Amino acid sequence: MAVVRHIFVSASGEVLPRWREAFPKAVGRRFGEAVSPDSGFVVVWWRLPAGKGVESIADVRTTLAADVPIIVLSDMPGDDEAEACFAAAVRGYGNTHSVPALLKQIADVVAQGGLWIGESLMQRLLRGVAQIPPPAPIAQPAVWDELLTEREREVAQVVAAGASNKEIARELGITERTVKAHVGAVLDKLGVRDRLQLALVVNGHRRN
Amino acid sequence: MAVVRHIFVSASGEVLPRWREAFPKAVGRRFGEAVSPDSGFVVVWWRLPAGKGVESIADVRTTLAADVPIIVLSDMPGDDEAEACFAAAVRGYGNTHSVPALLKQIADVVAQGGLWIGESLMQRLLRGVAQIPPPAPIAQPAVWDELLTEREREVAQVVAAGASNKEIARELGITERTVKAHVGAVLDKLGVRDRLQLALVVNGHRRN
DNA sequence: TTCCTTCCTGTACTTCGGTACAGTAGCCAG
DNA sequence: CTGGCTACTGTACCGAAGTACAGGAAGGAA
Repeated sequence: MAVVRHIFVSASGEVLPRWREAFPKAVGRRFGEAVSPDSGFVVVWWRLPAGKGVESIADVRTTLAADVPIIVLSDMPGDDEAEACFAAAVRGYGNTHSVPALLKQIADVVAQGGLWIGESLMQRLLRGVAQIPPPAPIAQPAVWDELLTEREREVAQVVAAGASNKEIARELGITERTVKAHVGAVLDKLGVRDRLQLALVVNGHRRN
Repeated sequence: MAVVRHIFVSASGEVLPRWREAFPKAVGRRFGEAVSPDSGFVVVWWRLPAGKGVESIADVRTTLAADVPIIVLSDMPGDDEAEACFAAAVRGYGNTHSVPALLKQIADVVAQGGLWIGESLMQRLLRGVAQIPPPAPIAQPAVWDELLTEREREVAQVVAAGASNKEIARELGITERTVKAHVGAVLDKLGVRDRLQLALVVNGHRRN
């Protein structure tokens, strides 16, 4: 696999800590700044603020060589927006605050010619109508499991089985406060917003 | 990256030389033979003869764990067929006689959660040209939906996919208040206490 | 016509979940 | 020894979820 260079384009031009963690040599650019890579295989990451349209992505698409993939990181992911991004020849669409391991995964998939697209959007495209809500983030077992500490994993699994914080506390012999701390850490690490989506991630990849 | 096991399913059960070259330890299976993997992360490759439908893929999909991706290799690739495959939750679609390097690439992308989908099909989907019927049901027939009205069923499914009340309201074009009403009715009828447990029931992780 | 079911909606309230501020303590690597 | 990580915990707050009171409208069966 050739070395891949990562360019993060955003309003501020900064490289968020998570992005930097995933790609230590990532470069930041502001909207409007030249993004043309001078050499090597490049992946352009486009940060999309909430509520912003995707017209600018289509614009920058025309300024880049066809072999430079664009991955959009959205502050507020949604299927409508994702669909518009893919229509603008984007190769991947994710959450601005995704964990570094997931960012790397997305980059790897896209660098190899694959698409990173939420299941719900795929279903929606196949049906031609919007029937399914915003996607639960896709995380493979090898990822979500490995991202967590033993305790966090334990809590995640009990959550995914349907337990409330109070029930988890009782079951694990800790306070509800600690449960919340672990749940919060798990949500953060996996880049999901609430326990329901956490359960989707955990249960989607477990044998029964 | 964890070790990935490759199972090639075809009429003859053989592993073609190119497949063997890409994945030396690949295993062959005949259609109808048990494909259930006993351990490890598995990718199922399904050889699709020319002219054959994809019904069998949807069938085998229901027998496999959700985390076992299916990649279809077609003797005569085409967008119509590809689309039907993706509607059956296939993760990758390629040519039976692809070169080993490409096979490895596809496997890598899919194993990491990406999609391997042709550019022309993607564009076609985005243009809404698709004419095929809704995807084959993946979830097994459930008891829960028989207890609900059509609208309640719809809301339940959207909840089970991870949506918040606000998102559901937007999606279905009703108020959040109405969403709550339906969710409440669904919880009552199914005898579950909250949306998380509802999701477990709807998604098949718990009987009801 | 009446009754029932379904869908839609408002007001009001409580509880739970999630987040942000903070802390202690133990363990381990540098 | 220091710093980082993990597990545990408190206080405080806000928003989402869930529940209970209520209502109206439409459609269909008796």
